[in-house]
Amino acid sequence: MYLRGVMNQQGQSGAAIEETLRVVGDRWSILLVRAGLRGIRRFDDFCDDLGIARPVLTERLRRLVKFGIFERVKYQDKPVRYEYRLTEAGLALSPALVALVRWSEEYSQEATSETTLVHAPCGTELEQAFWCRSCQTTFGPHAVKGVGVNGES
Amino acid sequence: MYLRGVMNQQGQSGAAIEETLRVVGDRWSILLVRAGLRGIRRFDDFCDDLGIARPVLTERLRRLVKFGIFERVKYQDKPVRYEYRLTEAGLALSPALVALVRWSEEYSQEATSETTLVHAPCGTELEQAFWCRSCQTTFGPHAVKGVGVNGES
DNA sequence: AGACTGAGTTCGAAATCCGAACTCAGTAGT
DNA sequence: ACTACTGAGTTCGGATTTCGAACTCAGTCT
Repeated sequence: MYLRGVMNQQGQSGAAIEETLRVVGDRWSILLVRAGLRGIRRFDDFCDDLGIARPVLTERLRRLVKFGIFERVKYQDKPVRYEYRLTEAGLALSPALVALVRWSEEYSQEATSETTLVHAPCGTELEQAFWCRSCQTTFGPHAVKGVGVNGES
Repeated sequence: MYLRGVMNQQGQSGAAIEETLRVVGDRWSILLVRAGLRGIRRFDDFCDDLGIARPVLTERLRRLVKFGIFERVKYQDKPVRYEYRLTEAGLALSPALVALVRWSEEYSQEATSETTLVHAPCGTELEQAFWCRSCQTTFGPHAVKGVGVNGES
């Protein structure tokens, strides 16, 4: 039992994550963030890269802009053109993205992927951990096993 | 530039995460995992807790079972009844879930949530970090800023 | 003039989502 | 024996989303 939390629904912290999932909880949003991290910024490039339908991309980007994950920036005047850049908040989604990539690598049925995430300075595969700054310790995801907030075995 | 990775599309690691998002990338799946972590196991309880429509819940659980995130376990014979339990793989999604909760707490517009995630032994708010086992160091999400795999500023 | 670029919009068909009501096996109460 | 209840679904029709393909519109290039 290492974690206390991931609280219950109504009112508590549930509200926040539910709203969040209403924003990024679809097949494309996270992928758009990933594309953003890879440097993609233009409408057509998102389109080609992800194979997302144009009307859907339009709607999705609008929503992500509205929620402060991307920003729409004019990058040219003559024919007015806009591109989409990740904001601070958007970049801050990367831990979630990384967690998902890691999970995919480990548990996803298909696609034996080479190691894609490493600690650049030394080249070793990175791990994700929880960190307690007062104890100065890390504790792995596996310790999460016992979660179960409300009196649960 | 701390991360090398989150590779590009087709073929590489992209395939895996795309498949993953096709499974858990919807408004409900992550919420179902969260409910699972909180100890919820029965159909009706998922239903009440999340307010998800029954037919959707049926379909979603079936899919999550198919992809090894939940397992369907008979817990009673007389009237045959099944419940849904998180598998190892399902539990392994918690880092992603935690990352999303953290993000919600920090960036989501609504709901000022109290601290919900703490390191149980000491009670301090936990942080999520990347960990390099050979360097024996943690490096924060913020360092991820520089990602951008393919020649990007 | 004609072709091209980039960021969208418009279209109708197909797939998903929803809530409310129903099913079906067995149990509990009177 | 009749009724009510439980739990895990299924069935229904209507509303919302998604899709690909084709179109728009401003400006540029040749």
